[in-house]
This record gives sequence, structure tokens and C-alpha cells, in this order.
Amino acid sequence: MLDQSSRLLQGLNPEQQRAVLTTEGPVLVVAGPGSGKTRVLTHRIAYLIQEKGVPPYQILAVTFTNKAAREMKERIDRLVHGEGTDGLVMGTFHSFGVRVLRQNPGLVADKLQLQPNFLIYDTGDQLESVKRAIIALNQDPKQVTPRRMLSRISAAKSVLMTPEEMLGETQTYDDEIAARVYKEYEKQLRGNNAVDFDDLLGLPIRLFDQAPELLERYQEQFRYIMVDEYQDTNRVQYVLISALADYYRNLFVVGDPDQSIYGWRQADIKNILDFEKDYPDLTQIHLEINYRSTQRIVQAADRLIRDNTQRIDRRIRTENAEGEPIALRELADQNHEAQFIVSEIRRLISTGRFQAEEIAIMYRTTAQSRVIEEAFRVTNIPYRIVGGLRFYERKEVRDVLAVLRLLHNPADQLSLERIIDNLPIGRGFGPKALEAAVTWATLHQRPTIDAFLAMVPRAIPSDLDDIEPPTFSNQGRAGAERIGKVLAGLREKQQTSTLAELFDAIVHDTGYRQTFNEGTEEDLQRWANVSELRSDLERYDQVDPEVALAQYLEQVSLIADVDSMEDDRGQVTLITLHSAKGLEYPVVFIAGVEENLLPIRRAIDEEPFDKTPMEEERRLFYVGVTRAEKLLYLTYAASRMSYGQYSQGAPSRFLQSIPAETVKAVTRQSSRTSANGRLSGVQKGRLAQSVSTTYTAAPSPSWAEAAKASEPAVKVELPDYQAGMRVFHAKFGEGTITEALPRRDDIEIAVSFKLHGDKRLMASLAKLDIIE
DNA sequence: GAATGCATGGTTTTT
DNA sequence: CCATGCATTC
Repeated sequence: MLDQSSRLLQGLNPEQQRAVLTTEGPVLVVAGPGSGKTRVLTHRIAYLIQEKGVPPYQILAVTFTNKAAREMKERIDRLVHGEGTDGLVMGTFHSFGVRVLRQNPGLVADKLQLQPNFLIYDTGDQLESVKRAIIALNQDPKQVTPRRMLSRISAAKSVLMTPEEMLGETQTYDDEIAARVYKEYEKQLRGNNAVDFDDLLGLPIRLFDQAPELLERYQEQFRYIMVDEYQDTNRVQYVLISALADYYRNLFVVGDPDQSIYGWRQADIKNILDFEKDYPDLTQIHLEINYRSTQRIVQAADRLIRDNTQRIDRRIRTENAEGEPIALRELADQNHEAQFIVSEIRRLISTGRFQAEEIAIMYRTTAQSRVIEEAFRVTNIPYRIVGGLRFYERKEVRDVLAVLRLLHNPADQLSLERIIDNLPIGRGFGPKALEAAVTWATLHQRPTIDAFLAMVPRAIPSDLDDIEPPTFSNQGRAGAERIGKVLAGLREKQQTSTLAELFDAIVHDTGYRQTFNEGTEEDLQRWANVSELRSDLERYDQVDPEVALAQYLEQVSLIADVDSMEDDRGQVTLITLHSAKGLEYPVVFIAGVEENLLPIRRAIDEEPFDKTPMEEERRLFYVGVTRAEKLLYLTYAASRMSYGQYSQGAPSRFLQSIPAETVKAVTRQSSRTSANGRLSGVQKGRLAQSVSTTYTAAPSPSWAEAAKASEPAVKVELPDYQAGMRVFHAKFGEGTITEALPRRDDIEIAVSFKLHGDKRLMASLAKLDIIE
């Protein structure tokens, strides 16, 4: 029954072929790491186009990053050679959401009250807006922190919950504050003609609700829909995609529950289970053969992940060579760790065995990259850092962007205030004067920018002519006139110049350029960053001036770090474990495989109440391990500087899962003296001498010791929990028990919480009250 | 209204 | 340790 003749099936195993050929109906592919899922996706799309004659515009493929989309498109182009992939819709959920909103400006204005020039607020803008919302509600941003509120708002949005619905479900005072902040935040966003990341998914759904004929149009267009990294989709994404697929039902999703690492962003593995429920007629395909890594790496990864309890029992295997043992290395502190990694890399490169671009260093927190970078700096090995302080989040870049954004969307008060606060033209124009401007704007129902524009003579008549300009104090008026004049000038320039010329005018007329004249190293770097913006903008000179700015700003909002990762030859990659998802390297170093780092401290703290975060940490480590093709190094430090203080570290509990026969461990035996197997305190300054190492064949017994220490010590009398009972948890609120498993001295309980989803808890620690 | 100095607390991870 | 935010001072 299989069409074996197709060139597109060559080199694929039977299961992969089945995934390519099952073009009709719902398909769920569970694909282990390195099992060739990208291959399947690209071949499948090529097959649809070439063999089945499907026009590319009828295909929608959603990927996790724009980079993945770009690469996949290139591969498909090569596969269909010349046939053309024009019209193929490929990108992230967010870019698809924007696309829908941008393609229907009339409906968006009519149904969502959003003007076509709306901006996409990034995390920084969001935090600022949330902070303002908190202040507007007379709350103290120090107690009600913007960060926490934003994450609650985002969580609500990712299950399509409106502020009103949230207000209706409040259980605590804090819930109520959160709901009210959410409402005020939304008001601000709409007032500034702006949307946030979550809106890019939620608003299209609301639009489809209010304009069903629009949804029908998309449903008819997208005859084949594919979703990659399905395990990391959240509720809104699922709703969006299943709405689109509802007509043809040709929905093909690929994912690996074991690689779900975005739970904190509301990604929900339940989407996989729901998929089976919503499409009972689905075809399920399992890809379990790993083509990427050596046997030792695959074996270690398999054992590692099997210690998670919240998972479907699966196994990954490989027919690859056994390979070299995984190198496990204990170092005295983070500097030694970095030194070791860098000198090991130097060795790998100088022996000619590997090229720099075949090597990656991965870590849990971005902060870890700094020490490693320092170690690289004194070598001549080229490196690049993915993530960390993002380019577009640098203050000097945002300052200039604020002007561009304001010019594009005059309603954006946030950018206007940013300009006044940070650029020289705003000097002398303080809170008092701003208040006068805002009051005037509110009174006349105009954007605040008009308060400034009203202060300067106009060449062409405008509706501002009929309005009395705002009144300021003497100093305020001087400031307002200055600001108004510059902004009016830039607006004119915007009509007649290229973006690069507009950039020049901005940095000159606002006086921003002059602020970099100190000549310090730092100033030079900051100005270099600003200048990089200019070369960015130059690339838009060919674009239709009408839309160039809009396109540019959108690109800035949706770009991710990995997206701008160029395939530069000859550089070692430094990357977070999260960003490394989907990538692969011949040589991988994972640094900081320690308690409190991997797993992160927070997951350890939460573990007694909720094992979910800990299991996600383990998956994250699993993702890292499975990025490696040939060589894998795991390092940890006996002592690590954090918050300006050295503290003792312990090897990660996850290392206990890794079978001894796959590992060659190098421990600092000389520093392990205490009886309980913990690392002895190593004094600062004497570290260098203590690195004398001993080779041992097996992991140190200290790990087993450490594990024992985490057993609960106190015996507690427990209520008789049964499935079906309604319970209350201090943090998660109300829920229903779905499962109660007797454990030694305890009961493991699965609860489906109304607001926080499914959790597995230990009864002795969770303090669940039964609701009668 | 701006510059300086002190206190505070924060690091998970990102479209 | 660092960055940020606030208070004090001019």
C-alpha cells in the first residue's frame, strides 16, 4: 500500500515513511530526540506539494522558532527542486497570529478596536504597563510585584480567560488584585493601541468568534496543517489550531512529551492527551530510533528520563556506535569549570578532531555564560552567545526604538514617556509638566503626543488649529515646544526619507548622539549598538516606504535569539538549555550540573508540594544530553559564587540516574573528606591546589548518600483521600482528586485543580483539606 | 528638576 | 555581586 517509488521516501525508515504518506486525517507523531522528525516534516510537505499536487498556500506549518521555519523552508525548497514553495505558510504561532490580524485590518478595527498600526509590546513594555496598572489601583508595586502580576495575567490569557472571568473565580484577596490589575492592564494596552505576545494568539481566536466567515475562509485555505514541537503548545495555541483544522481535519502534530520544557509558559502536555480525545480516529506513529547520538549517550538519556514518574513508558534506542564514555568532571569552582571547558575545547580543536562550530556549551541560567565568556576572552577561540542580554532589550537600543515606535503609533504613550525620560529633548520636562499634557490630552480625547504638537506652528492646516493648546509653566512650555518641534520635524522626515535617514535625524535632533561623547569604553559600545540599529534599518530601504517601518518594528518584536543565530563558521556556541531545544552538536558540554542549578533551586523548594517542576528540570537535562552526537561532557563545581558569596555545591541528583558504565568520572577525591559524602568546604584562594584529581570508574557514592538524605523524616497521620474527592490547597486552590496511590508512609495524590491544572502531590506535605 | 549615594533584592527558562 | 529604585541633597 505504501508508495515506495517516491524519491521522497528514500532513506526513511518504515515508520517515518508512514508519517510522510499518511496525509489525510489527524496524525499524532511521538518523536524521540534525534529520530528524524524534521526530516519527516520536510519530506511530508515536499511530498504533499510534489506528489499530491497540493498548492503550497494550502499548507500551514507551525514551528517553535522562526529560524526553524526558515531552515525547514530551505530544505523543502531543495527537496522539491524548482517546483516552488511560494505561498507556503510557515512560522511560529505568534507570527501566524500577527499575520491574521494584519491581513484583516478592517475587521480588527471593527471587532477588536485595534487600529492597523498597533504595536506589539515586549516583556519590558508589559512590565511597565503592569506597574502602571498597579499604581493606578493604588497598590504598592513593591508588594504586588509587576513580575508576579504579569505572569498571572499571562497564565490567564493562555487559557483565554478574560479579566471578568478571572474576577469571577477569585478565591483570595491576591486573586482579586490580580484580576483587577489584569483589567486595568488591558485598558492601558488598548488605550495605547498595543497588544502583547499572548494577544497575538488570543485575539485571532476572538476575531474568529466574532467573524465566523473569516474562520471559514482560513479553514478552507489550510487544507493541511502541521505543528512541530507540539508538546510545548499551550491551551490557546491548541484552540487556535484545532479551530483552523476543523474543516479538513488534516492535522499533523509532532512532539515528544519528554522534551516538554515550557510548562512555566503554560505549555500543557494535556494537549497531547486531548488530541487523542478530540480526534479518536487519529493515526499514531512512534519514532523511537535515534540517529543522532552514540549508544552511550542514548542509553544515559533513556535511563535519565525513565526516572520521571509523570510520563508514558517509552524507550529510545539507537543502532549507532557505542561511542566514548560520557565525561563527568567535578571542578573546584565556576572559574575552574570554565577553564576546564575552554582548555578541553582547545584540545579538541587543535587535534583537528572537531571544528569550533561543532561544539556547544549549555547551561541552565544565562548568568552562567559570563564566567565562561571570560575564559574564552583570553583565548583565540571564537565563540558566540545565544540569548543573555538581548540586543533589542538594551537601554540605548530601546531608547531609539521608542522614537520609531511613537512615530508609527502616536497612541503609544509608553514610548512617548520613555523619550521624555531618556532623551535630552525631554530634559527639564518633568512629571508636573507631563501631567498637564496628559490632562489636556484626556480632555480633548487625543493622544498625548498632540499636546506637544499643538505647541508648534504648523505648515499645513490641521485639526489641532481649532483647539486651545495646553497651558504649562514657563519651563514646561519651553520643554513642550522643544519636544513638539522635534517630533513634528521627525514626522515630516518620516514621509520623505528612508528609515536610515530617519534614524540619523532621530539621533541628531533629539540630542541623543551627543550623550555618547564621553569616549569611555562603555559609551563606545553603546553607540556601536545604536549604530547597529542603523544598518538594520538600511536593509529596509528597498521595502515600500509605506510599510517599511511597520515591517521593521514587527520583525523586532517577534525575533528570538535563536532566530538571529547565524550559521557562522568557526564559533563555539554558548546557549541556554531552553534555547538549545531542537539543535544538535557533535560535542556538547553541560555546565553546572548541580543541585540548585540543575535542578534549579525553585524546583527543589517546590518539590514537596508539587513534583511537576522537578520533573520538568529533569526533562530539561534530558534535552541537553540528547543534543550531543558524539561527545558529551557534564561538569559541576564543588563551590560556586552566587550573589557575591561562595557556597558549596553538590552534584545534581539527576546524575544518579546515569548508568556508571556510560560514564568516565573525574572527581576531586582529595577534597571529599567528610563522612556523609558531601564536599568538604574548600577555602577560597586554596582552590588551585585542591584540584588534584583521582580517576574513578564509577560515580561517587556520595550521590547515593545525597539521595537518601532527601527522604521525609517525619511520619504524619493522613486523611483518607480517595479519587473523586474535592480538595483545597493553599496555593493551587480548589480541585478534584483523580487518583490516590498509597506509598510507603504516605499517599501520592493526583489532583486536577480548577485554576492550576493537574498536579501530583504527596499528601503528607501538600496539606490538602477535603471540602465537604 | 537633576545628580549623587544608599538600600534592596534578585536569576530560572522565552515567543 | 550587580542593577535598579528611591531618597537626599543642591
